[in-house]
Amino acid sequence: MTLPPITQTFVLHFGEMGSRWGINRTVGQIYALLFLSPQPLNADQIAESLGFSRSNVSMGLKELESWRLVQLQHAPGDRREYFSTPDDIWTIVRTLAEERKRREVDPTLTMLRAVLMDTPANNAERHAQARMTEMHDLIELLTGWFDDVEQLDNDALIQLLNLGSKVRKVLQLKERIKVGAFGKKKSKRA
Amino acid sequence: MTLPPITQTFVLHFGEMGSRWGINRTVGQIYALLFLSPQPLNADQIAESLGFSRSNVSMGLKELESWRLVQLQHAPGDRREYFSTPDDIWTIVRTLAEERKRREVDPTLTMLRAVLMDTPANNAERHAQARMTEMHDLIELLTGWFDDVEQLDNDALIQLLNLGSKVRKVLQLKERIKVGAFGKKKSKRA
DNA sequence: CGGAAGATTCAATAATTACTGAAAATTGAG
DNA sequence: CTCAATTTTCAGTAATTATTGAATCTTCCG
Repeated sequence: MTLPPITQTFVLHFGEMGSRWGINRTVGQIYALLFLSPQPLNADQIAESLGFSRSNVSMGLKELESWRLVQLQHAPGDRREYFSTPDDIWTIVRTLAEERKRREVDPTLTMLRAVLMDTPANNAERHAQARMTEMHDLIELLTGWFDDVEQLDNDALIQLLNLGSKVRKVLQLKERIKVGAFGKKKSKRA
Repeated sequence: MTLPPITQTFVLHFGEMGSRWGINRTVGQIYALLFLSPQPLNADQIAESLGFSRSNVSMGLKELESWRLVQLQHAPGDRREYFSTPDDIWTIVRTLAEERKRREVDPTLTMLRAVLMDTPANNAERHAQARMTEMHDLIELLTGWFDDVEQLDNDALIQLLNLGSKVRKVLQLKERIKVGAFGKKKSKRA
């Protein structure tokens, strides 16, 4: 593993982080390496750089493909497959969020809906269902928000995020607008 | 494990989900059980309900305490410790988000900042650092937004999330305000 | 205090997950 | 079509992580 120390630190960090998620160390390191690489890499280069077996890299790449997190390219006159990450980092974040939603949130919503169909047999079940309803509604609210925000293009999204602390003001403003009466002209930089 | 079927489905689901995160099955199941329970439970009750050993439950509860996700109570005249989850589900979500930030995001930011201090030795390192800067800035933007939104009380937060699809409109509005000139009265329900 | 109820720790082991090398499958150039 | 380059699969093994029961520690009642 003869990576520049900077790269190595980053790669090892994401290996560790990977373990904390469901994603394993190998996959984390491969993605970190691809993320930093100036050009696409083939499986042998990855195996060589990270000191993993060729087959391990193959499986890791397969996993990353199932997450839609890598792009596949071919160099002319070279049969090997070259992998890279999207240039636009926001694309990565969006894909990650979409996939996690699909894999974790959607099944949970399905389970909750199914279980909420049952008629409760006693007070304990009634309480359990009430709790699950709270969770269901919360998840729907969050994913609804996510689906909407997901539609924004990068610039609008960044603008929205930068709004941050000013959100309260905007909300108050929205209230005022709903009521249909604008306050004074003094907008205090919204 | 003689739980009502509804509860059992829910508990098993969160056991599975737990495994997909770093959190293990036991911890997921314990939390799911506590979340649904109408009253606080002690370690023996949990062990009995889920069919885990007493010591496993003890470790699971310790883990949950380290995440600040459980509340500890005592029943009068009973030396045993009783555990429950917050009544307000938003408290749970907030705590979860705070802890994940503390455990995953903050160390990543620290790593990135450290590595970005180094002077790049060549073009590959320069490129790697540029990539890391992008990541750093993105994380800062997201966590900054989070820290701000975190300040809102539940009602304001829910209001904000419900805004969802209307966010674009609010942004346009903000633009108009910044410019300092309101358009026509026609507000189209913001 | 003494001791029993309760909680925690920890070394042993069970279960799961990661990783590998060899073999098989696929691909594409000639 | 053939064959060599490349990728994938998979059964075996290594490594990690989860779980347990026994031992230890803590608490507090009498």
